[in-house]
Amino acid sequence: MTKREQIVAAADELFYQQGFEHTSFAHIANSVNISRGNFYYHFKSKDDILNAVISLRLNRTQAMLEQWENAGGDPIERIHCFINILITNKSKIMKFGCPVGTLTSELNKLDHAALDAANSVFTLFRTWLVGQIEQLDLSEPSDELAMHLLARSQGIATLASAFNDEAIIQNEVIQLHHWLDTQLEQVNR
Amino acid sequence: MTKREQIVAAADELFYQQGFEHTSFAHIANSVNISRGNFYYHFKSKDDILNAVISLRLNRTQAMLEQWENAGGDPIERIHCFINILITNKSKIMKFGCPVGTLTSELNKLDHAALDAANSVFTLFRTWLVGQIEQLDLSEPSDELAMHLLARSQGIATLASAFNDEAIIQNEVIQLHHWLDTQLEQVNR
DNA sequence: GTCTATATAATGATAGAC
DNA sequence: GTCTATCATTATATAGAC
Repeated sequence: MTKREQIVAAADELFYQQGFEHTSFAHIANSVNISRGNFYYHFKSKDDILNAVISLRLNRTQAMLEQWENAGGDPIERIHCFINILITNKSKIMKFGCPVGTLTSELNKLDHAALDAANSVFTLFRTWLVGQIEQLDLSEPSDELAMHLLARSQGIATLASAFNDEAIIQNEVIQLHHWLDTQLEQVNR
Repeated sequence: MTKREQIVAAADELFYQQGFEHTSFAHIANSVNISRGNFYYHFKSKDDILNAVISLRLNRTQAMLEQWENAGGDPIERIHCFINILITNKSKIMKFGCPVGTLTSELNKLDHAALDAANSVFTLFRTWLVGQIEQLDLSEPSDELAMHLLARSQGIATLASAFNDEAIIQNEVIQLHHWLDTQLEQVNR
């Protein structure tokens, strides 16, 4: 892993845990063991690091979706995989919420130029979900169902973090899996 | 309205629109037309203003819930009122998300001492919802249903803000009203 | 590539005049 | 009560030695 990649990885984690604005070069420097001045050899500004972090998250998400695609299951299983992200990342979500939702929320309030880029991670999930749902031939519009899944996930992450509550994730994930099954039953009879 | 109340009102709005950390005394001063130094006659620190803002939001929320209580409807109508906050505050939610969810998320990342106070607004809604649901005598635990309502609302606000999309609010609010009706039907037959 | 030293601007906060 | 002036700190960012 190059020094640049180490910086991006550290920034990715710190932006998630502490927020973008609150995370200073000093924080990142401390995490990667370089001096503050040395950042500007690798990046031209803090915003430049943010863009690299968003790019990393986009690639990571894309890779995850492709992996699900190549795993050989059907669209239904893949959507269940999406829901289960909440279980997989349970500990961190309870501590820091959803990395996508909290970053877009922060950048939105900062009126930051990178907001669109950050939102594109949401769009990636949205488009992917629409693609999966369309293969199921359900009665309701695929985009509405995709947004429903995204909204439910976001709400669960927000409350799990606010109340530091694991039960809400467990309960709501079960409900969400059940909701998906119900959508299928309504068509298959 | 006293000067102190004007400051709190301006801070309340700015913290919502720009975030707590990003909002400086200069921002608030500009909004209330006083000098930066004069803040410290009314408050001893920025955190002190934050506490006053949270207190204002708590009181405002409490008043809203009591108003619903005194309006003379039944618990079902009151829960529908809760859901409809998303419609009432639609424009602001699309721009800035939910004031409760975004503040608790920010303070959580800042590891701020006022996090518990901010979370108490969530708890106020949660406890109130539990109280309403218990009067309905449903099959599932009241707290889980209350958390479900909170989570759905939060998710809708997050996505409406991220995608700047009014349709998602409209669609999801209809779904949420429908979900509530379904919960009632399951018992009343 | 990495460092130290520094420039520059903004912040929260204080002191004291009026 | 409100102001101006100022302090101390922190932040991003730059310059230049090694």
